[in-house]
Amino acid sequence: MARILDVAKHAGVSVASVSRVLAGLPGVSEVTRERVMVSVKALDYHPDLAARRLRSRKTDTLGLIVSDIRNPYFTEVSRAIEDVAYANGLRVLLCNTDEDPEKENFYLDMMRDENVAGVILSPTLALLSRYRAADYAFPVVLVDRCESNSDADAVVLDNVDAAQRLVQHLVDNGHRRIAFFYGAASATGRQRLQGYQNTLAAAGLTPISQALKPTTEEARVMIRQYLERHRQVPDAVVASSGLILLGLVEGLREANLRYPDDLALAGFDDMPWTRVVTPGITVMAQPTADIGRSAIELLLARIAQPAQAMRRIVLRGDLCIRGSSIKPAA
Amino acid sequence: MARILDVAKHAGVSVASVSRVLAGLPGVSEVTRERVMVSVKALDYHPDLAARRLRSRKTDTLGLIVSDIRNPYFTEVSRAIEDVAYANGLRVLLCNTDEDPEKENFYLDMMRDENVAGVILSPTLALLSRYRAADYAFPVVLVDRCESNSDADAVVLDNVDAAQRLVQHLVDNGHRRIAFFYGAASATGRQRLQGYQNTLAAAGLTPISQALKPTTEEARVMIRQYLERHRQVPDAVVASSGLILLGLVEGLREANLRYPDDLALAGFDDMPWTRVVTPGITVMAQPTADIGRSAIELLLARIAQPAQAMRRIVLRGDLCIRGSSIKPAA
DNA sequence: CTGTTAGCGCGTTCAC
DNA sequence: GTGAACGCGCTAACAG
Repeated sequence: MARILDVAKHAGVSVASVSRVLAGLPGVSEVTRERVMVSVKALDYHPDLAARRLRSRKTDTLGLIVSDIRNPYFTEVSRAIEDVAYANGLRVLLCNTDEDPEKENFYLDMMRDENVAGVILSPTLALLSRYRAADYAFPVVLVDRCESNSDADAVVLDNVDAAQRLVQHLVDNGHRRIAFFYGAASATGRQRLQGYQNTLAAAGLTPISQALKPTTEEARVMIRQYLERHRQVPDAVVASSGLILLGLVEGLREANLRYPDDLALAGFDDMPWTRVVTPGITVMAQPTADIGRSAIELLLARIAQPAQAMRRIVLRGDLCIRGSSIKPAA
Repeated sequence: MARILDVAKHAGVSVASVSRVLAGLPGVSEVTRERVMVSVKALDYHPDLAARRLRSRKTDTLGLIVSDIRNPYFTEVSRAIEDVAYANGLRVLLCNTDEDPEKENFYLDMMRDENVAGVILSPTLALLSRYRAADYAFPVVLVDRCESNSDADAVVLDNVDAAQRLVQHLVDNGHRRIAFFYGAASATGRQRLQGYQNTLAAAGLTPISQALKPTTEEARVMIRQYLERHRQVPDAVVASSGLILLGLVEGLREANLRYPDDLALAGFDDMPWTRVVTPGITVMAQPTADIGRSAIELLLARIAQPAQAMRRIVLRGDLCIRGSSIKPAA
């Protein structure tokens, strides 16, 4: 591999001049700039990033720490982040925590060791409860999860509002006994529970909520258990996430219950399959591309302006009404 | 930040001893090892990776270049790769190419600049046709796509066999006019087309194949166009990928055609929704976790043994028969 | 078993 | 406008 010294010799200038040209700094005559560029091409010179990073103490690398990249929500958010990173010549380090605080901690340590420019993180509940931006050597933008009072840069859905509108839609369609299956391990699940409770209280209805591990399999099992233990089937069931929603659909199917005939169904996240099942499923869609793009833009802004005040970007969900929530005329 | 010299001073030893202890090298007395460890804790010392990489000329970083992380296939493969990387203390750099050779080239260049230990790549067709492992400064393992004659480390499905078994299943169930919608932009799509053609030829049937851009939207549009242009609806339609399959389902639904009553349906990739629609959709499932795990293990083996012969790991698909492919009794 | 020291390749003063 | 020289923090070769 050609080094900067090789280029300098080839061009008949000093390494300092080469460095200046490469960095686009002023104070170099047009002639030498030209000669350097020619030599760079000729030798197929590529700066050594390790050396450059050691010297400059910067990395052009971002960390992306999500709980599970298989969750379509994070998949789409990641995609948007990667797009913007590409456009800015940044690298993205991908990490999965599995909602495991230990793994999360490991990766956060790794980010410090890597000396990343910044991190986009969907924190576990354990971390979020004691999260302080000042604890990290790098800027952090929280995604998907954030306490409403926390001092952090974050991009989140307006979860309370979104849940309220989704549940209100069910109330408006005449459903009274509305059950809520939510992921208890995240701030998001709890905020959506709050919205659900608000709406039910306002309507004078009794809440029926079921906390669970936010996985498809868990939701499938829990809905079946619920149906076995209670003689009266609810009018409607709402899932606090797309993964849980999928589990509910599987469980209801196994229990030979049909929607919307036997009970109505609704949930979060506009996953592709919610459109192709018959009838389609009513969901609160999250603007995942916007969330991802906003997150990395917020991070880049923070990197450029380390001192500016913390910002929370709250996005509005989009209610997609389909057949699953409309009570049959009968 | 504490440097290695600080630790050395604190422990009353030389930097060399500290370096040896940190690297776990032999030739250090138990006493000094102990003292060093204590000082490392006391100073909260973390080695500077940039310096270490500059000196050692290694990075402990892998590149993962896929065409689109939103495709559940790549999502699951990525997840498996990330898991193994975590277990081995490796970092993963994530990149999306969008099937764009220019982006692919950009990222491959980036990998060289990053001096990664190795790369896992799902190549564009443009690259695959001229791919030579020797062209890269780092080991590469191809995933999902590989010509059968190419000199490369690779992990792929046995596409020809998988397509044959899937199509044979349709033939066995009495379908005669079987259409095949496939992604023409990838080697994978073409290999599956080959399997489809083999089976139809063996059964004495006439192939009806439709090449398309391998996206859901494109598939939705193409199936509708096809149905408008041809008076006779096929007995069955097969998709060469999960994304295309989803588009077909959407298109058929818009055209008010029902499966399996009006025509049978089958495809690749066991996506979650293929189980929850009614009836379920018959698919050739790919062992995505195995594919990802095999890919990174193959890469690590190659890194450890740069000279060993190229290996292609060919995995077998798993035929999941569901209601969509069974001709109704009527 | 331990310490001294020479670079790894680059960016950046500071003289000229 | 240009170049010589130092040092970022670490590893490894060598001397003891």
